[in-house]
Amino acid sequence: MAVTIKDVADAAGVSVATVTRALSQPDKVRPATRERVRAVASDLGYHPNRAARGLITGRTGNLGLIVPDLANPFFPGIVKGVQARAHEADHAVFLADTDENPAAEAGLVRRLAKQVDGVVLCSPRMPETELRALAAEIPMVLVYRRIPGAPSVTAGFLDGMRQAVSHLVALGHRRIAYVAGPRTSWANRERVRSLRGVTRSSAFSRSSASAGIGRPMNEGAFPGIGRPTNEGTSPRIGRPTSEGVSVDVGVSTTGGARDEVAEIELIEMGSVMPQFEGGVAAADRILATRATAVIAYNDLVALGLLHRFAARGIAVPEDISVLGFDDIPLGAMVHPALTTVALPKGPAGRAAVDLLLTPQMVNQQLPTQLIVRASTGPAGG
Amino acid sequence: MAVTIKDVADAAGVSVATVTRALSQPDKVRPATRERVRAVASDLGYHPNRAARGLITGRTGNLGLIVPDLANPFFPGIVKGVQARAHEADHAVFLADTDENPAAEAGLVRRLAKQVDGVVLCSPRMPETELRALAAEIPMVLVYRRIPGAPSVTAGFLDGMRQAVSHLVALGHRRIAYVAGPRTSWANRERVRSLRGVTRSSAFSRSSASAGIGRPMNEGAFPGIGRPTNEGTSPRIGRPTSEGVSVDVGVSTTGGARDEVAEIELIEMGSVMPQFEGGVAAADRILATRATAVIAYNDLVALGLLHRFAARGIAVPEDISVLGFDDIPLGAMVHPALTTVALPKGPAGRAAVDLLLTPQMVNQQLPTQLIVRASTGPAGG
DNA sequence: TTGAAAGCGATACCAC
DNA sequence: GTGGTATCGCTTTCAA
Repeated sequence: MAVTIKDVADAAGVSVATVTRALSQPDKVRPATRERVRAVASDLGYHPNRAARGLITGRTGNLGLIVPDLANPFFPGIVKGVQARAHEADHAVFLADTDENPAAEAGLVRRLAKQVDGVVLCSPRMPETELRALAAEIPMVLVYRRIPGAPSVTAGFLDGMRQAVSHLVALGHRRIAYVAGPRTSWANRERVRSLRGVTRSSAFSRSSASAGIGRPMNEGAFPGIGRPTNEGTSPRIGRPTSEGVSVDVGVSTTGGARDEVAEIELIEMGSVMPQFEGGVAAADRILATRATAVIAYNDLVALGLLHRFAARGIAVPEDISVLGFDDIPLGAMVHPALTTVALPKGPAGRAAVDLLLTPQMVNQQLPTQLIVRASTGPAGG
Repeated sequence: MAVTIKDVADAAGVSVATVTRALSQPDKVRPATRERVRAVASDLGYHPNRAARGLITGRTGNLGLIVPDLANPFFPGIVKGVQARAHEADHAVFLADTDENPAAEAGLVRRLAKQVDGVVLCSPRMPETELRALAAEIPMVLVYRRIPGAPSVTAGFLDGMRQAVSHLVALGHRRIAYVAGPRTSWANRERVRSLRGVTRSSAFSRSSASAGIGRPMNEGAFPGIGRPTNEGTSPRIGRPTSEGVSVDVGVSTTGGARDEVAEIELIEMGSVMPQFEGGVAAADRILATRATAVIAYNDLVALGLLHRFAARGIAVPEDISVLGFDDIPLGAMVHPALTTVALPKGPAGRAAVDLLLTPQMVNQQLPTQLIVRASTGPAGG
């Protein structure tokens, strides 16, 4: 059997109370006894049972972390950040991978609830009402999602999108396609909103193309995609205003020409799964739009595009530029290397833990940074 | 405060003992009371506190999982397998990423010890003596490592290596380079041993080249690498025996010609870090050996090779064939797609959990499978 | 400065 | 069948 506090007490010839104090309130014990107890403790290899401690203190020293899919290279970065910060604060981490199944998440959180001091939740798809109910039951920090009533850590999507579009515009691109992620995903909604905001495009100037994984023939598979929603500007019928389709390249942090104003045509492709296969599936349709550049929902989708383009003999960036989101390690390993908007992963994880350890109702927004690599180049080769 | 068993007991008008029984030994309670208690429990949203339960039962319902680096795409697969099986068995999983720091592992295990029923340990580098000490303290299953005294789950490296070499030989390759992983890694030692066994090459017939990340000029950086060890056959000075350097292609499961016997020259490169950068660093030295095919310690290293070859204008597989180990998802996404020896990841994780839940001192060996993709082709273009 | 004892939430044993 | 209670390992009053 494992060594308990009583074993230490007996061996040191003191009471259990003294052992506790010697270990956690050193100044409330005579130096001599303290050292003796500590010696005996480390001698016996005593480690307090945190579960038993938690029972009485109410704090477990554990955190929960829920992610949708560890196989998506975006998440290990977050997990590592959470772990690193948690260990610094002497906390252990329960990890649960929900396999992209939002329905399982609430159950997992509740199962963990009694064993943790709080939960870091990466849940792009759980319905907001459910999320709110959960946040009321247990201390919780959201990562890459924001809802009223819960602290969260996100990134400056709007700024990131601005950097991305400015970069492409500076390279001469005017027809830009966007491959959307899951409609229900918060991150996708934010990206679409940012993109529309940045391009200031009206409903009229925006083309749309529908699509769906596994059923490319069904035009109605994703109703609502490509149609204006109440999130963006209201639709305008008629000619686009000059304001509606212009973007000031000078906003860019990439050093593009200042004060140039360009007309941009944003082509919104349908939703795909946020995975490699999603990109592969969307590639051919993008070519059909004759866009000169494409922004993908995330790097995995972008890699799928690159893969299919390579298979079809389409040169990147000569024939078409490709830009992703996330900055997963993989993006730097492929040829051509992927230009991407880097989202903080480790820092986001660390920040989330901090918010859990020092509860405060804030929505922390981390910076994004465009990383220019070989997959984007001048329009028209 | 959270709802406890006493709350349920009071609300149902029974004792806490009855509540426990109604929930965990249904047949020892009168159906009427059982249903009433259960109704009240779910009404109040009661979930037993597993920490308190563990205190008395001695079983926590939790598992520990320790991996060296989640950012290596090999490990998420294992983690997912462990999680899936653990959740099926109603267990939660503590995850710890040691950041490739073997020294931290023992501490992490001990910190978790009291809160888990056992630990799944992926530790290719921890010294065996330390590992053994740990295994004596807490139920533990090793993944992709084998030591006496602890149950483990590994894969048929020898068979995998045989498939790999047979494949290359069938394609006409006779000069094959191997890029080693960390010298202290169990998996690397096994791969080297398998490779030597398969090629049955003597010390004389084996060339060697030394190397090290960041100090390619230092010939002595990795003493021991490329030299025969007591793991392989003892060195022979003089002409290689025919037995020493031949391999029967017919052994292959890839359908190579039967009964052909070929002479193989194995060129052992030095150790590199088991990462993309390791492969990038080794690429140029491999070209200098004029090997027509190269087997990399793992897929990440292989991807580094591909990357550097592409940058130098070396065509794969026309100029050189590249073969990896692991089958990480990434390998299928690049151009050319990577031929690799697939190691089971999810199944290994599941098997490890099974071994923990049903303790048995076995060393389970899972099958490997060569996956042929575009990065290997006929020798000489 | 130290020890005795209550109590955290749940289970298991022993009466009834 | 059901209830009372000792117990798991630890922390925290409360006395001494």
